[in-house]
Amino acid sequence: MLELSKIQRYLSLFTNLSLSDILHLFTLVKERKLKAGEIYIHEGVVHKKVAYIKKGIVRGFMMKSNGEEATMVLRSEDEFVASYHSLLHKTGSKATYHALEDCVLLEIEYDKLMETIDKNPHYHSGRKFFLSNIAEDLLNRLEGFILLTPEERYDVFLKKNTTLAKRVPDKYIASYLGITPVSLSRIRARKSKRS
Amino acid sequence: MLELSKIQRYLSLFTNLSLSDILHLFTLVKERKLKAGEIYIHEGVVHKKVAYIKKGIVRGFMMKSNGEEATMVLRSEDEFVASYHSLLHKTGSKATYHALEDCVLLEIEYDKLMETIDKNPHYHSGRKFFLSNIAEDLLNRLEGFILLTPEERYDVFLKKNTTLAKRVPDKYIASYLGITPVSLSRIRARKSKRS
DNA sequence: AGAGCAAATTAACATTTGTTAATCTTCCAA
DNA sequence: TTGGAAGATTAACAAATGTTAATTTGCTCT
Repeated sequence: MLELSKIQRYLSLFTNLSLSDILHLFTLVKERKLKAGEIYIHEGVVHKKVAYIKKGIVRGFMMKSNGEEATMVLRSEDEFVASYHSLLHKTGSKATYHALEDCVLLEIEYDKLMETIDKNPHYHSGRKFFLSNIAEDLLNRLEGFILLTPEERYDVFLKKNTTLAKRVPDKYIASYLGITPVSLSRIRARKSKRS
Repeated sequence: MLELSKIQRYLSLFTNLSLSDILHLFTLVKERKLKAGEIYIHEGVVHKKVAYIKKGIVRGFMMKSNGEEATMVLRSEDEFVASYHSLLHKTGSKATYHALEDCVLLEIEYDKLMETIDKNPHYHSGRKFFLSNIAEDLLNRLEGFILLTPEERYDVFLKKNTTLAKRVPDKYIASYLGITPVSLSRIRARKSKRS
């Protein structure tokens, strides 16, 4: 029922996991399906789970003071989603996460996962896995804002997310890049005029 | 010689540390002094250490494609500094860290610290401390870029860093906020005209 | 096929930012 | 005390962004 192939690729990052180790982890995992548009994590709710995306796209967004949405997170197949706020300061999520397409997720309780990791030396190297992943993602994003122009940020996004770019509405990509949909449209116009 | 007061406040975050636990950690710590302007971490170097700032200001910056510097990190008294890149992907630091003022740091090898934590159950709750701190900082910064205008970002910076703002040259603050020094100067002019 | 809706593009204008360069401050050192 | 140098401000112009609104495109659902 669960496909091991791609997930095992991730688990291999935990180095030296035996098949029984992996299977034990799987007993903690629950599958969850979302319909397109359905909300996955509500704002304000503490959601201490990590989910592997088997299928679909999940988007996390926050509210700006002017009432507009700002896309915080975009995740798709074979990536992990989690509420950054819940995992870090254990407060309610400041963002709302919802499915942009029909989704199939494999969820695991973060605390249970950490307990399991602590008990089994084989897992130890994977302890920092999720936190590191989050921090790396955030660092890359931040570097983009400090080092690059909006247009360059868009270029980088396209290169890193060829698939996503075609499946996610531009308006979401715009706020992910920190600009308005109108501005993104003009950037695209400029780029196509140049080529 | 080492002042325990402020540092203990941090260590208390590791919950339930006995004095002997704390003292053991202190045997791993080495003091390091930097003169104003001196480079602390060179670009490209793997620097897997965490430093507590007893005195002074440390600034981390990266190079933009146009050759200009972009301030990545600003840290001062009673905060921790570390090379984000070194700690996360164990590659050389993409940033250069240098002292903006004469500094006194308390350094500890990150790997040794983690070993110690692993061996002693008392420390376990502090295992995520640094990674969480880094991730939280990055998350806050990123939210600023996605949710706020440059001017709002400056306001937030002033409120959170009253001391730093007076000690750090504006040009460094500007690039920390993702704008040019000229633009920051105009923002300040607008603000004072309004009040 | 066609109506209807959301998304994307385009237009027009105000605002802001970037860029370059000149001017003014400040502060340290000779 | 007085240069000198670095930082900050101001000016002037080009370019990009935000904002609002109209138009067009594309897609879904009946």
